[in-house]
Amino acid sequence: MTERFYITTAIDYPNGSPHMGHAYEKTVTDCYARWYRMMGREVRFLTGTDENGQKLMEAAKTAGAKSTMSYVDENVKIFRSLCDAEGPHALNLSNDDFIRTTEDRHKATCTRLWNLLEKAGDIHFDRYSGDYCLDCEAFYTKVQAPEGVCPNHGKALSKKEEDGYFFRMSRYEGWIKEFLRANPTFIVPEGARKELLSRLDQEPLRDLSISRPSEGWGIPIPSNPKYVMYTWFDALINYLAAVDTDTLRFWWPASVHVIGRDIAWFHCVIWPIMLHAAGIELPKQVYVHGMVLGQDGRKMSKSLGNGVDPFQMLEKYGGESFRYFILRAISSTQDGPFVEKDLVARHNNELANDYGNLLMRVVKFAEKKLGTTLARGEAKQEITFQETLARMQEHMDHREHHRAIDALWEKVAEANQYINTTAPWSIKDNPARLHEVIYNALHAIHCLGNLISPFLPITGARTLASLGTSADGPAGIIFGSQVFKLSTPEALFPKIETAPKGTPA
RNA sequence: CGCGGGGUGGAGCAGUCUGGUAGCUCGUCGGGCUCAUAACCCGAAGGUCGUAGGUUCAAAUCCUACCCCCGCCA
Repeated sequence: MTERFYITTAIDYPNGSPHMGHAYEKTVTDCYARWYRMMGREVRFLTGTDENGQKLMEAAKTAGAKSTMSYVDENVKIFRSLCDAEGPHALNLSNDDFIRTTEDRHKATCTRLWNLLEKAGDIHFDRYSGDYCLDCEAFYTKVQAPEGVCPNHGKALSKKEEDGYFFRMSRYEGWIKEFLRANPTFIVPEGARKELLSRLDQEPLRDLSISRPSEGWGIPIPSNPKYVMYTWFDALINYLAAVDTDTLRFWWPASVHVIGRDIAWFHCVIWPIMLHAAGIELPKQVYVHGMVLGQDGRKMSKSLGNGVDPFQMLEKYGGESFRYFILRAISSTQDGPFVEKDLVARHNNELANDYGNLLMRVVKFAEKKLGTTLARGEAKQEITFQETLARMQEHMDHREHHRAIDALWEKVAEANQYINTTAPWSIKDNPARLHEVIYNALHAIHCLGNLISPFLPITGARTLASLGTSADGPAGIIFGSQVFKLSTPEALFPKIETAPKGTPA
C-alpha cells in the first residue's frame, strides 16, 4: 500500500478578489501535491473558502447584493477560477476538492465535532465581560491591548458583556506544550515553532469564546440555534469535513496543513486541542510558509499601494513563469518580495535561456543530424540524475521547494555544459559518438521534463511531448529505456522584451 | 516594552545550528563556440560578512552590548 498524502491550503475569506497571498499559498501547496503524486504516493489536495463570517453579511450589504449567499457565490466563483481554470494564464492547480463552509457536509461535521466537545465537557455557556473592539467583533486581553486600544484599528476598546459558549482550552495547556515539544516536526519551519512555544510560555491559555448571537448567517449551535459558531471555530473543521464521509474517511489525518504565519496560532494550538479533546487524530504537520511582500519589501497593503494583483500577473506573464518565480525566488520559509522585473529577469534568463533554449538546441540539432527517432543503442550514460532526485526529495520533505528547484537547475546548467564540452557539431567522423552524445542530452532533458513537472506542469508536459516520451516520474531517470520521437517544439518561453530605458512599459 | 526574523562584493540571496582558503544568481569586463529563443560555455574585476568588545591558534559562524530594518493573532 502506498502511503497516503493529504495536503490542504487554508480556506480563503471571499470578501473580495483573491490576492497574491492566496495565489502563493495555493501554488506552493500544489507543487507538493504534484511532487508526491509523481513519487507514487496517493495524494489528495484540498482547498476552499471560509464563508461563515458575520463580516461577510456586512460586506454583502455594503456591496448592495441581493443576499449574503448571492454575494458569496459571486466571489467564490473568482476564487474557484484561480483553481479550476487550466491554460497558459492560470495557476493550473491540481486540487482534488474545493470545500465551501456553507456546504451541508461542512455543517454536518461541525455539528458532529461540537457535540463531541460538549459531551467531553469542554464547552460551557457563560457570561463574559471584557474589552471589546466593535470593528473586530472581538475581545482583547490586557496582554494583547495593554493601552486599552485595539491593536488592529487603534480605536479605544469598550467594556462589553456577552453570553456565549466557551471552549475550555485552558484545560489542555499542559498537554499542548508537551505535544509540541515531543513532536519537533509538527510545526515547520523551526522559527515558527519557536515563536509559538515562546508565546505559550508567556501567557496562560484562556478559554475561548466560540459562538456569536445568530443573525441568520453561520452554523447554528446544535443545542441552541439562537447562537452560531464563531467563524474561526468552524473554519478549521473544513479539513476534516472534506473527508468526513464513509468513502473518504481513510484520508484523515491530514499530512500537511499549509498556512501563513498569521493563522499559525489557530492551526498549531487551537486546532490540535480541538481534535485532541474530541478524540480525533491530529494532522501530522503544519507548514507555515512566508508572506509575499510588496516589491519594497514591506507587507502588501492598500495604504502603501504596493499590492500586486495575481490575475494581472498571470495575464501578463502566464502561469508557468508566475509559478516559477513564486516557487523559486521566494524562500519557502521566509517572507520575500514580489518584484515584477525579477520575474521578467528569471523568465528570460532561467526559463528561456537556460531551460527552453536547451531543449531547442538539442532537439533541432538531433533532428537535423540523426533524424526523429532515437533509441539507446550502444550509448553509455554520461549524465546521471539519481543524486539530484534524492536531494530534491530531501528538500521537498523539509518543505524547501525553492532548494529543490535550485538542485534541478544545477542539472540544467550541467546539460548545457555537457553540450558545449562534447560539441556534437564538431563530431564529424564518429557516428557512434555523435549518437551517444545526443542520446545522453535527450535523456537529460527527459529527466528534467519529468522532474520539473510538479513545479511547472505545462512546461514538463511540453518538454516530454517534443521528445515523444511520457511522464514516468522517478522511473524516467533510468537510462536507456526511452525511445525518443522528436518534434520541434515551439519556443517554450518566448523572451519578454524589456522596455529600453526611458520607455514606459 | 516584549517576542520572532533580518542586516554578507552594484542588486538579490546562500553560508551561521556542526568555527578553519567567503559561495550563488543577475549586472559589468575579457575570451571561447556557432547546435540553439543574439541563446550556450570559460575566465576576470568587485566584499574590513551592521557597530564595538570578548572567547579561540583560528569567528560571517560562538559570547556580550549596542544600532538599523521588517513582522506580530483573521
